[in-house]
Amino acid sequence: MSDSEHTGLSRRERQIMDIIYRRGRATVAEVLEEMSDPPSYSAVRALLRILKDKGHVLHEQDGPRYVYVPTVPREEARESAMKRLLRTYFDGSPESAVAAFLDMSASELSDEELDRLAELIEEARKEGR
Amino acid sequence: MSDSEHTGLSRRERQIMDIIYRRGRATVAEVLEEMSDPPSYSAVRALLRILKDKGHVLHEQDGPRYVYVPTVPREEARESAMKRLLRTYFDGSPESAVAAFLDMSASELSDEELDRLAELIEEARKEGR
DNA sequence: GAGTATGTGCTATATTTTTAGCACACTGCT
DNA sequence: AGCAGTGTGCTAAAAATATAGCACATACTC
Repeated sequence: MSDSEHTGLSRRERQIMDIIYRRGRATVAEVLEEMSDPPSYSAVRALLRILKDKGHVLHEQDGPRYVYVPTVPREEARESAMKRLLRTYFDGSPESAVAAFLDMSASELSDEELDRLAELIEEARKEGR
Repeated sequence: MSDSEHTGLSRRERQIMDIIYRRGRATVAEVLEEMSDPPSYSAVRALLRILKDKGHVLHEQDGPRYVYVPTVPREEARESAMKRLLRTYFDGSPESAVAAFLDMSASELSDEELDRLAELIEEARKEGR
């Protein structure tokens, strides 16, 4: 299951993978920079090596340094995360999830965004039959 | 930050908290039951004791046994999880998140559900001004 | 071209996590 | 009353995680 790829990660590994997914790609220094609870440079490097060994990231050479990139594409990882969220907190109901996101961020959404979302709902309606 | 309450958990601790949040509350046996990768009964008990010590759960007495309940209410934990998802995979954009959920589950949504969601969008629109 | 800065590879060690197992308590039977 | 079943508390040990440090390479600067 692709879930085990998530639950199989240790605390630090997870923290680092999150940073890499947030940024898309990252160097050791960048990862370190984004950690609120930073260990040593060495420690981060070691973790990244482990993540590489486990197959979660690979690194590309960028001049003198490595840039780490996830092996599982962002979209795919995101979908797993969405499903996990759905299962854990929304009893598997996508409607509830959408409602909660709308509710949480109603005030931040512009009219244009709301228009686009309404449009998506219309499309879903057509698709559904 | 309440985030550290999540990232601070070890692999097993996280796994168990997820189960508890999914079910709302759980006994040792129930937790064990839902683990795909189950350790011994003792191990689960030990983990639950640690989670109690750390303040993530508390237990109520149900006849002869304990029922573990999260100290942070489901809704609150859920909101943290939503924010984390937003930051990690949607660049903080709620619109993208809603769109992704709609897209992922368009075919599962009934007309009634779509109606309700459309309604929510209308409400957000009013609230926004 | 010597010195500083920034990389990597690797190894050893501390710390945390994860696990199992024993001792004891309480229930429900027969 | 004795026994099986199902709990808990606690402790000790194994396994995995997290961290630091050294040795060496490469770029950059003066």
